[in-house]
Amino acid sequence: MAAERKVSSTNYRNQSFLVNKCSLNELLDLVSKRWVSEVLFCIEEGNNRFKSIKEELQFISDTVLADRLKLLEKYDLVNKVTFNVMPVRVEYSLTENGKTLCGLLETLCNFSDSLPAMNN
Amino acid sequence: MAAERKVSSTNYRNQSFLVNKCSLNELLDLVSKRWVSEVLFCIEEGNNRFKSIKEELQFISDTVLADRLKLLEKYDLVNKVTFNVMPVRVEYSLTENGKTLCGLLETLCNFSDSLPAMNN
DNA sequence: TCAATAACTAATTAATTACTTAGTAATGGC
DNA sequence: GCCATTACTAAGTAATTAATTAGTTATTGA
Repeated sequence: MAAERKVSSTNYRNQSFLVNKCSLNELLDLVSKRWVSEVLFCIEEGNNRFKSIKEELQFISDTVLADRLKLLEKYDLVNKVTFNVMPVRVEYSLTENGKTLCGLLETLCNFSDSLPAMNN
Repeated sequence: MAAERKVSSTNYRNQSFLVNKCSLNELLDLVSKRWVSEVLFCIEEGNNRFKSIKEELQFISDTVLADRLKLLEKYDLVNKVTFNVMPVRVEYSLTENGKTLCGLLETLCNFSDSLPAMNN
């Protein structure tokens, strides 16, 4: 299991300060975690199984993918449906919030594409 | 000085993979660094001096603020003008790109405010 | 001459995040 | 009975990011 955050650190205090100041900081913290935006786009494109997302994203590990899906579910951006068959079948899809976020991220993406200083 | 990134790590390889796949990942990496979005908003609101940004953001350290301003300048989001007086006078302002980004971040912020799972 | 000032940089340490390896459940097919 | 399968979890290590401490420049005011 992941180590607990150390709540007495200034690192933690600063992050809390920022999140309290503006929820954008919490959202940015989430979507900028490695692979998160790509997992979202992957599901948007119809990859609704753990395995197909994993194949699509080539280098992502089981551990990280599981963690990111759980986070996205927690924030109500992704829905998870488990079927009681063997081997287990689980399907992921975007919630309404997830779809909205994808749209916003696409706008951001167009902006970053237009920035000469990005990606060179 | 900051330690060099270890280019032989899978950590590095994965980040490169993501940045190559989509420049959004590079932008997210930048704006999600701690304090970056707040520094941007701070300048947008007219705090154009190192010191006034620092006071506004209460817990930010000199080191981090200097680093963030340098990054924002590098990506052409912030302009820096130095006056040759003593003590040194430096003024920061948003570039056109910086203003556009602020607008996009505000939209994202409204979204995160609307998400029940954020901030509680 | 000594402290204060603005806007930093360098080096070190602390904290966090990402990755690796190994292992789980329950069932079908060989 | 043994292996394969899907979708995971747990524990440990590597890598990265953030914070801390100390110091810099050049000048003014006390």
